[in-house]
Amino acid sequence: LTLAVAARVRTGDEVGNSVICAASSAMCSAQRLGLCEGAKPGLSCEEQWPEALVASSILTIPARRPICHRKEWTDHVLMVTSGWAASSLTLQDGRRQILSFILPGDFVSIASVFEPMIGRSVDAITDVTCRRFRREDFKAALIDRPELYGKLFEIWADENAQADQLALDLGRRRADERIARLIVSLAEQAAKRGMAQGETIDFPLRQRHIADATGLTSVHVSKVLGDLQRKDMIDISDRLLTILNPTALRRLAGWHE
Amino acid sequence: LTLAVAARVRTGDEVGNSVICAASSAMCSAQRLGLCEGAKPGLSCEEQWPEALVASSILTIPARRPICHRKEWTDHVLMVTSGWAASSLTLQDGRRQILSFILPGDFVSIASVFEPMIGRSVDAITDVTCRRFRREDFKAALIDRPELYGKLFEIWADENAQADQLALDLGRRRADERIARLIVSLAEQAAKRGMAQGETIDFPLRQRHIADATGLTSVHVSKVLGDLQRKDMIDISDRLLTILNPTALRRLAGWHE
DNA sequence: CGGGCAATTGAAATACATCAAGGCGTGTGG
DNA sequence: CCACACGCCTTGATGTATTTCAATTGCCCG
Repeated sequence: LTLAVAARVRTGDEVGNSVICAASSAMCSAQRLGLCEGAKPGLSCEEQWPEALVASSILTIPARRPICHRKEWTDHVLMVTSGWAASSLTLQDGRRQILSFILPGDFVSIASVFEPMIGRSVDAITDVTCRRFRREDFKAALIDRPELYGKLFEIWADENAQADQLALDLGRRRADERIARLIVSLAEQAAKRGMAQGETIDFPLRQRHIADATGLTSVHVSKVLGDLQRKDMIDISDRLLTILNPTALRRLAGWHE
Repeated sequence: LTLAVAARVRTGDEVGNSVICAASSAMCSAQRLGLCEGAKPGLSCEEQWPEALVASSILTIPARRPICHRKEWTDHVLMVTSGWAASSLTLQDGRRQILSFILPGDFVSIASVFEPMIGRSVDAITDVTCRRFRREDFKAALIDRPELYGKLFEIWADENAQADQLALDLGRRRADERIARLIVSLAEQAAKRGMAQGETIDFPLRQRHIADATGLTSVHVSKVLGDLQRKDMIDISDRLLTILNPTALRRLAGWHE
């Protein structure tokens, strides 16, 4: 065991000078598992991983390319270190549902720590870089440090809770509510990773992504988004999202936190 | 360790003379974990659990009553031994989304093995009986028999796969497709538990349950169900569901298995 | 017998999809 | 550098799936 883990994953390094590994109630997976840069010893990231994981390789995927396919088997566990990706399922006729967006510090699939098949397709939205761990190394590391099982479990439980909310959204909320929720949720995720500047975040999503995530068509997304902008709740321009009226947006989203 | 585990959970005992613990590729949770009746030694149910679990208590919940609430904390793990239940989330204004139906042999929440809060509300549809294990006992049993971790994991992974499919259904399929899928899926689950008699199963769901599971209104469910019956694809009467044309129904459901 | 839940049916309203056209930015090849 | 194609966004007109509303029936249970 060494401290060579430092500089492993630098969450939010797209934005620069972000708070890394600040003690937060709900951080990204990398932070939770102590996989991120040990820039501030004494906080949650001082944990040490075995040499085997340090030796893991780096992967680069250009925008709009698949990272992995639904039925693909792999011996590796991927963690995104920069860029955005989308995890989705698709029907034969092309109808697609995005199940989650993957931001820096997230596992491409938490399930792949245990299972060789992830069951979803994952596509790069922007250019993406990943760190690739061999699953066996990862598992061995877990056996060495069983307290991490609990943390991995927490991450997974959170993902499940989000999946439940997604079903509730898709089954029972109107288009404007769904879109408001997606925006609020993405803004929060970005903020947790230090990727936010006030109420503004980098926003690489096309309206097609929003449509596929909310179960709508991109035409309808355009109309709803136009409404929200005309009501001065949000602004999207130059691939930048700003929440102008957080209170109203959260009310529409039914956000209670 | 003793064999006192026998007669613990008898899946499908509503239907009588069912195949119990037959070797099947995808069984209920009870069977997978060796928690069901050891009627056929040599098959998958000869596994033995610690005395502590045998001493677990029985719970009875009448139809239409809550089994547990979303934010409730509990020290117990529940497994349904008879009756049907529904696991759901509800908005303030009453809109409700059922996330899954729980049949005999299912855990009320697999997450409750590790976490005190399950995050969903669960309600009895029919009269329900549960076996109640203390979580600490359950965990202790897992530590004794670590191979069960893998099985528990499998069960959980299956649940996640179903959650993903639910999102795809709610976001991207039409009403008739959703309803067809629900019916096919319930019929398969019932068959796996030996609760089917040919293409007929006990079917205690009200149209309101189908509506809440598919993200529709019960009025619309009535119309679609009427169509399916007029087309001789299914028949529902006397709380009994019969699939008259499995091929057509599966085609509509986009079932590929 | 009465009351309430469940199911059915039809008419009207609405939320969202589909279709179609035009503009705007971006990369690309001549 | 320009012409051009292409993807992305917008907007309006039209179509449709699903909801809402309302009235009626049957049924179970007290």
